[in-house]
Amino acid sequence: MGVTKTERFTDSQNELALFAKALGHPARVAILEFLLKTDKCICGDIVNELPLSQPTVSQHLRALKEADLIRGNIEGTAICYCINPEPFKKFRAVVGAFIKEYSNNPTNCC
Amino acid sequence: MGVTKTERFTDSQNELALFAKALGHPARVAILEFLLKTDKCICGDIVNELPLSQPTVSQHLRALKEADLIRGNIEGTAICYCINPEPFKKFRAVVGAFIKEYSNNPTNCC
DNA sequence: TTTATTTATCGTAATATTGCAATCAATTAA
DNA sequence: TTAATTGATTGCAATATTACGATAAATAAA
Repeated sequence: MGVTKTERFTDSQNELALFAKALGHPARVAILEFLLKTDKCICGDIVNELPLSQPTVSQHLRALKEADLIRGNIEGTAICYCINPEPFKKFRAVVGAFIKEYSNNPTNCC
Repeated sequence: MGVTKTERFTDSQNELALFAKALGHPARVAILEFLLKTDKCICGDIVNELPLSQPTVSQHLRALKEADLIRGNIEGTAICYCINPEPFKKFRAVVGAFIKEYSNNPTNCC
C-alpha cells in the first residue's frame, strides 16, 4: 500500500537500498559531486549551482542529511554543508562491496 | 509537480541517478543479489525467495528490466531471468567511478 | 530597532511508488 | 479440448516524492 516492507528484508539490503535511494535523483547526485569536487566546505550557494528553487534544493539537502551523507554547520547567517566523512566512507564501502562481491558476471546467460 | 526535471542535469548525473533509483528498494537489491549469487539463470522462483506477492515481484522485475540491469527469456511456460551482463558492467563502471573519483574524503570539515 | 540575508518550513498540486487481489495471456500437460 | 501452470497486466488504495510560492526563523548589518 505504498509503503516499503522494510522489516521483511535484511539489514544490509535495506542499508544499500537507502543509500541508493539517496542517490536516486540527479539533483542529489549533483549536490554530492559539487561537495566532493570542492573538497572543502562551501556554503549555501549550492542553490546557485542547481537549476531548482531554493526550497527544492533545501529539500534535497535534507534527504541527503537524513541518509547521513552530508551535514550542515551554522556559520553566521549561512549554513556550511559538507560531506559527512565517516558515513560517506561507509556508503562507499557498502556500495563498493556490492559491485565487487559479484564481479564475475555470468557470460552464458539464458 | 512531482516530476523530476531530468533535462536540467547532465547525462552522467541522470545515468547514475537512474541506476541508483533501480537499487533504491530492498526487494530489488534482493533480486539482484539472488541473480548474482546463483551465477546462472534461474527461473521465476524469485517470487518464492521474496516476501512479496507475485504481482509485486513482477513489478520490481520490470523496474530492473527498465533499468536494463536484468533481462528475461521465455522458456516454455516459465521465464528465465538473469543479469544483463553488458549493461550491468556499465552500471558497475558508473557507480565505481563515482565512489572512486572522489576517494579523497575531506578531513577538515566545517 | 529596522532591514537584509540566508535557509528552513508550510501548504499545496502533480506525479510516482508500493503493494495486492483479480484477471488475463501463453504455454504445457492430461 | 480442457485443466494446470506461469508470469504479466489491470485496477485500486495508500503513501511517497518532486517542485515551488509564501512565509517563518535566525542572524548580521545599518
